[in-house]
Amino acid sequence: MAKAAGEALFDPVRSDRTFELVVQRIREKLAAGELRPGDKLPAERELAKQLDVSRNVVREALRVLENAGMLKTRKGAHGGAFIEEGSAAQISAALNDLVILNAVSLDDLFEARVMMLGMVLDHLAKSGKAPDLSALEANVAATAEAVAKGESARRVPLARAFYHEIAALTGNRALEFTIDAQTEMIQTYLRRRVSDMDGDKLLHSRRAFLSHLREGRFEAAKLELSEHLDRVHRRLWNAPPTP
Amino acid sequence: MAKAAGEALFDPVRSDRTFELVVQRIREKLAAGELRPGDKLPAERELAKQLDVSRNVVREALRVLENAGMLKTRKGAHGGAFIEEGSAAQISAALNDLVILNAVSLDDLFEARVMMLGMVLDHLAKSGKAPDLSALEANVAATAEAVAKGESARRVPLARAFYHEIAALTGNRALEFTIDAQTEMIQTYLRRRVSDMDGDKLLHSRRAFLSHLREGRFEAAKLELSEHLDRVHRRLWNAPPTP
DNA sequence: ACGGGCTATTGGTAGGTCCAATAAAGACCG
DNA sequence: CGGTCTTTATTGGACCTACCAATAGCCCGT
Repeated sequence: MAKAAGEALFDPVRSDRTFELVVQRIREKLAAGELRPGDKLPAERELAKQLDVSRNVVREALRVLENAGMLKTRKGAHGGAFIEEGSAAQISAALNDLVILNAVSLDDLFEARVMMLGMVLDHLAKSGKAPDLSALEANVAATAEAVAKGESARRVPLARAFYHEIAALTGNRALEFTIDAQTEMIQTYLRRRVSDMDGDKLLHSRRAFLSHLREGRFEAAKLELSEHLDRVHRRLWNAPPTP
Repeated sequence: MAKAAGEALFDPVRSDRTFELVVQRIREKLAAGELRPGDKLPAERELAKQLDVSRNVVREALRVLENAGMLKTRKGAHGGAFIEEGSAAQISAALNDLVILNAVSLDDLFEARVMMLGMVLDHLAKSGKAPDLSALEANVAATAEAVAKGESARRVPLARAFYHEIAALTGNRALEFTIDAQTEMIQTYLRRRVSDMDGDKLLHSRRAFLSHLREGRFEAAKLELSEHLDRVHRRLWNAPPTP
């Protein structure tokens, strides 16, 4: 079949830059399962020799993959480039850049997150099955302990985990990662303020939410959650972002 | 206040690698609005001189920013590194990597997208306002034309735009970008098959969806959309991914 | 007025040097 | 024998110089 109008008849002989070809090669190995998380890539010098490119090219390729969260490098003997597991950090970094470029506002991000968490609850309501709340229960218990002991620093990761566990109730990893990314992103802008919040008020909200879930009152849970997040949102408004 | 137990008393004097410091500097300029989309960074050699680092370090920093979608570089005279606008490409690349790393499945991604599109319609229903459907109308009209003329290649970007416009109905850019990313991601795996689909069946679904929206039947629209996507999903199943 | 080649600028690649970190092996001492 | 210190090989990080390749704009000749 002939090419559609507007498309070039000839593709460039060499469009990609060398380091992009190297990135592609390594991505292929990953996609094919030849490289698995934890594995170590050959040393930079060795890789350069094998691929017959300069070490510089290899380094730029590794930098790209590292930035994409697929690698981490360690210096020293027995150091090297090691394959990482996937994490939400990649998406949250992308979201962060969109905020930096003024392509999306923090308000939109916040609203989107509330909507998606509500969506998770709707999904649970529709599925009919009683969700496994043990992880959330444990999280709230740990939060209660942190509040009681005044360990405000511990509350930040616990808050992140709380929303993570809500997303995890769907069993959909794509949603997990997306919501995690939003949470991570917003927490970086709230950082210190999270732990400033009144611990008792927080716990009250968490427990009300949980009891709604236990009893299958998904709409009430949704309302409790969105009201809590609204309160947090107002705190964000008072504190201009500090990236 | 004293540091919590387990935290180091002194931070390392220099923890970050040089190119990361350069990345940080440029990000700061972007966040501060000193660099705006379309602007050109100094030449690599010049930037290296100003920052007092080697050109190599500058290149690695530019590579990271380029990979994050914030820059594009052009060769030749009056070439250089130019600030880009934000796009969903950054998020879809992250999603793609998560699929490559087997952290999320295509099925999950597909389901998440259906859920989010449904969420958009729920949101519209709740808002009470009649959405502006002109963009969607135009899109379906263009699709009809492409189908009539047999220009199957044109249908792929039109399909992407269709879902984009649905997301845009919320006016929430974070949702737009997230849903765009999912669409882009899934289209890369479906690529050729999209245009194989029966054009008349596609148009019928699109028009039914639109008429539901026009009349405010959001639940019916949601059902029509999810059924259409289910059909597409089944096509995906028959075609193993080719990344 | 127009087409074609020249040239300065700029990114891309190469391949070398040196430095810093680090884990493992070996030397040393109690 | 056991623990500690030192050495050493390996590896990533930074730097440098040189050269190649693309390209926009200028200049020249027709």
